[in-house]
Amino acid sequence: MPELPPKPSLRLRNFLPYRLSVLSNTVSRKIADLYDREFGLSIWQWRVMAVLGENAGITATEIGQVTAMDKVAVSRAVSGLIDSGHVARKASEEDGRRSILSLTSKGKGVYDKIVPIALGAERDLVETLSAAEREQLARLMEKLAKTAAPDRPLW
Amino acid sequence: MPELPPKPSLRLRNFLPYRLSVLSNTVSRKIADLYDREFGLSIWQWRVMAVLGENAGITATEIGQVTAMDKVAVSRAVSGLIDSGHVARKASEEDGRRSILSLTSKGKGVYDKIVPIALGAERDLVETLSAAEREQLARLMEKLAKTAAPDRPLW
DNA sequence: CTAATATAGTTTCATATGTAACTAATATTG
DNA sequence: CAATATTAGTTACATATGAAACTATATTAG
Repeated sequence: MPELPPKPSLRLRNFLPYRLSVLSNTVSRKIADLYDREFGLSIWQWRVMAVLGENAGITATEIGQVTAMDKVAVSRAVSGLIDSGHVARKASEEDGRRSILSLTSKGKGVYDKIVPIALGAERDLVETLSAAEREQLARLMEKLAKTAAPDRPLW
Repeated sequence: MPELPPKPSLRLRNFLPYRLSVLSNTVSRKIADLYDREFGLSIWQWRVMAVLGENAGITATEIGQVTAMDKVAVSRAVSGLIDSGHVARKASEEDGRRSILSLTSKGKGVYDKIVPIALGAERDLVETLSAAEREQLARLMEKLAKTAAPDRPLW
């Protein structure tokens, strides 16, 4: 007796976009709490600082490209960071529209404290994965990223 | 000459929480556009419908448990779905606080149309992965989920 | 050189979201 | 059974976010 073709079913818990979203939100929430509790920084502010910590003297637009944030989000994060004294802005000599951004010494201090914390949180998250599994995970996410955004690279 | 211990560095593009977040947002955005464009549904509304499509006569609280949504999000999604005629609500006999929710025939019609679209979008996303890679991905995400939320299961 | 166009970044406005407070019903305790 | 505590769900408020409009500067075209 031939089997009927199974009716296409969608079990949310097996649906990759759903699982990605829930997992990502859970992880992000935890990390955001960490940044916020310890240093009063939002995720967006932290992303900006992370980029400035490695590339001093960059502009807001460049930060947006590296962090996958749109210009409004960058603008808001930067203005908050300037208010809180973590970031300094100076006008560009060549182009009056741009601002050159960098960490203040307070910002550098926070950056140096937060990096190990962030890396520690990441380590906690992947600690049950072997080295091979971590590479595999990176490879698979890379493939998904290419498929999801074929034109521009996600990171 | 012994090497110095490398200064702990955080390259955003290699930082798992960041990559998860960007990938998930990219995927979610695409799918949300799909639901919205075709049927005027938000992601949250779609999640509620997806659950009701498989479990008729469930309550809002139960929906929240299955969809990883908090009760406010469920309440808002449901009220929108009732306004748009996709979902019906009737009072519970045993417990006056609860409502029993189910898809209307309009809701079922949309559900039947959207399921293949959603599954198609998922297929497009994973089409470059082999069957083994898909299983591996599920396994790795499972592990991450367990680590990120040891107490309550994410899905 | 002037007019039109494009770019960097900010501000505005409308909507989404999260937290806490609230309402109504049920369950528990003394 | 009265008083208290819990639970289901909604509402209100404050904040976050995204899209579009806006400002100021720079670039390009005629």
